Amino acid sequence: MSEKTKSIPSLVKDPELVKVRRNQIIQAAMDLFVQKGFHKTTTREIARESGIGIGTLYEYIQSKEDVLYLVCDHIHSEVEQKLDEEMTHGRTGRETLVNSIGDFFRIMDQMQDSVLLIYQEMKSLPNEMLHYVLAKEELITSRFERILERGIEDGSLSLQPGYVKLTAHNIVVLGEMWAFRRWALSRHYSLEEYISHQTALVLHEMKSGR
Amino acid sequence: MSEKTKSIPSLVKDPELVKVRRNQIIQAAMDLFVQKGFHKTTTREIARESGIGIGTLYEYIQSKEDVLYLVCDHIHSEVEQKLDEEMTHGRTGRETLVNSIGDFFRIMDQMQDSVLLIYQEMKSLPNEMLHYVLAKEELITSRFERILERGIEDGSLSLQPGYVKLTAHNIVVLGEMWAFRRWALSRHYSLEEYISHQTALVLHEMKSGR
Amino acid sequence: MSEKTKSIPSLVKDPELVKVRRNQIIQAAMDLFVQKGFHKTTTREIARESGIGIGTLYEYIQSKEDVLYLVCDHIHSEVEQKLDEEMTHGRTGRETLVNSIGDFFRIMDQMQDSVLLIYQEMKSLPNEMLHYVLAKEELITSRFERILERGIEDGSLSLQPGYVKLTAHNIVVLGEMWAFRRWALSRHYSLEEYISHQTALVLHEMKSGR
Amino acid sequence: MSEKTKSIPSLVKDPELVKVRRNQIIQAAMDLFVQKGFHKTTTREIARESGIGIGTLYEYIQSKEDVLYLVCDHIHSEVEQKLDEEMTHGRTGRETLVNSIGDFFRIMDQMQDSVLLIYQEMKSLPNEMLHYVLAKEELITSRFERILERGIEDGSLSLQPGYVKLTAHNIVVLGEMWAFRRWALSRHYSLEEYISHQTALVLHEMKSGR
DNA sequence: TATGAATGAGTATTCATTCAT
DNA sequence: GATGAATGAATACTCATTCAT
Repeated sequence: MSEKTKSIPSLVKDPELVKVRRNQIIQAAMDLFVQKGFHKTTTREIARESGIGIGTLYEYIQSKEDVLYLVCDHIHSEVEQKLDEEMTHGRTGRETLVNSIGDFFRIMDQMQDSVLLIYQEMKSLPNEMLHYVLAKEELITSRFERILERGIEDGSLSLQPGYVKLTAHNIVVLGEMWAFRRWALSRHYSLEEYISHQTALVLHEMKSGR
Repeated sequence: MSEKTKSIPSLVKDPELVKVRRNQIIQAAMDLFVQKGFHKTTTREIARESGIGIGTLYEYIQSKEDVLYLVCDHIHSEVEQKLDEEMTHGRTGRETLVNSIGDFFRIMDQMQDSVLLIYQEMKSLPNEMLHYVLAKEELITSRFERILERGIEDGSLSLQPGYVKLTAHNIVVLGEMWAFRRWALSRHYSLEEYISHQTALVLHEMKSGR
Repeated sequence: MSEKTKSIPSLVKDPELVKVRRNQIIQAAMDLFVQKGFHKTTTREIARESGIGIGTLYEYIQSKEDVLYLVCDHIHSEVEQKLDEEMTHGRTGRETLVNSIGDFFRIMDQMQDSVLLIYQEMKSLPNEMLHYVLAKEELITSRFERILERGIEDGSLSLQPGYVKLTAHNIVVLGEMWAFRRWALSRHYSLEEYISHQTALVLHEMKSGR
Repeated sequence: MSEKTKSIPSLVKDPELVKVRRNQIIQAAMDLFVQKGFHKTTTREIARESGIGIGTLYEYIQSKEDVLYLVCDHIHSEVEQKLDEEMTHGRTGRETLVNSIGDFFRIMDQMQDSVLLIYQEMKSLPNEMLHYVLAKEELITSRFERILERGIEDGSLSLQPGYVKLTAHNIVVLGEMWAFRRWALSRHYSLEEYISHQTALVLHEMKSGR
């Protein structure tokens, strides 16, 4: 499902074991990064929370930034996996879009901490890793582009082709907005209200068939 | 213009001098935070770039977080000041809204570094300071709320009162989006294209009988 | 050939295998110590370069210092072995001395890296091991003592018995000097020039037969 | 007297203070390096023994290698200073040489720990610093070159010009040999015996018509 | 006998903050 | 008010050694 992922070198050779231990590390680090942020989390804390020694931690990564990358990559994979599981197809592109927006927003609601984490800590990644993470972000946007294009093709959505990309970005950002403006929004709107209103907003400009 | 601002204690008593020195500090710190991020900037660097000694720096602040707060507060003030200067009133609420969206988005374009800075470093603020910063953020949103309300009153905008707040947040987030998704958007759209399309998006749902 | 050698305990019982594996270890470690020095070489590197696992390495030694000792001991053995092979006897003690100095200096030339290694890393040996290594160093010196004594006996060299030891040390140090002052000497003198001049120096004070 | 010295950057601006503190550091580090070697000495030990905090230490140096360089440079300066003070001129070049060899060897005797230190730890210096240290070593050798040349000029020493350099190196190495072979030599010879014998050795090959 | 995953004590270095001048 | 030398707690990362398989 994932396009390309930077592989982080490990001193340990058994790939099964690497997968297991790295999952421990990712879970521990994600919790800590959410609570205290990347810079205020120490490698020792990550090790302790992972249930391994600090030396062992460094058998599976090469630097603290590697952990951040692993976490970001995991979050994107989780988003994509959830989208794969839940993204329900409708008969028309328009129906698919409506369903997908709801699905995506609900995922953003579940994963709000992770979304915030990526927004706030991404810039701490070394340049090469940053590119991989941004590429994954764009991958998610492009899912909506494809849905929009399908709707244009089947006539259920009317949108100038030049604005497909922008509309897709709008959908993604409005979804992420629920995560990073929650402090203001959730006082006034429920998730479902939010979804239905924002869906309407997006559809308004694509009135088709009238 | 600013509602409430946490006052940061200074050992220096002369308020004029405090203002002057703190401006030096804010300019230096803003540059550095944009370049390297809050955590990777040292207080020594801030002092040097401010043209004062490290000891002197601590005559005007109490902690490194104070500097971050000062910077965030300054950014919000700058946004507000620019909005005050440029926000052009139209005859109707609708006209005012259209003008304001353009003005705001252009400000976001000029201040993209600052916008990113706030998004990425805000969480490093101590809790109390964070509240002040979020309050200022809401202050900006509420400007759009007021404009929307005026449009509803004068009949130029048709929007359910319950969705004024959400629409105002949408406007602000779509503006900020130009800053933090610039890596993807500016490859495909010019600022003015972006403004006109997003303005249309927002207006679509508020079609009034004119 | 060697007088006394500290035996390093091994968990592996088969003495043939111990000899084989330790040779692998010595060759790898010698290369690494020459390149990077004892302290900057890791046991993992030694194992990798030896073609064995890190666990296996510790079946054949007990500590990193053991490896250093093994290397130092090997170097001395190599010097002695080469001396045995090449040290050509002349008819008189004097002739033997001249031949031997040339042989020894040529060996020092071949083994300059090893000579430097011993000079620079010897002090990292635990006390007991250091004594063994110094004893081996003295063993080499004593070869020249014996030659000198033979020369005195047969009348071909005139030297006060009390200064035999000092002269032998002089010969050895002048040989080693070619290795550790090479950065300065080789710019001005060839090996053979060096040998003939230093031989002359040593012989001058032992003009015999008058 | 000293030719060129690499200047090590310091965060502290007052040059008098830098000199004072660095002397504390050099004395402490020299003791520790002699006792335990460079690699087994920690920066914290250097700080403690210098009577300053670890943070303060790093106000005066940039890395542990800087301390090693400072120490090596200090040792060479001390050698040169002592030579300046004690090197007694005779009426002829030959007399000056005899005096100088004695002076130099006595200095080597006093400074044996330092001499060993340089021989054993020099290779831990970063490349650029190593060059400076080797240049200083050569500076000492060149003192003897100059004396030898004077003796040749005034006819008190007979030596082919091409071998001046080698003879100078011989003198220096025979002096240093008293330091690094002390374990073997001092059991059999007193310092003054050593001096007079080695002086004789050197002079033998330069018998002039008187 | 061979292996390599696990370990944690140990290391150089940084940096926010203080305080005497 | 201004300065910058002094400080030490904190941190990322290393590496010799062990031990279960």
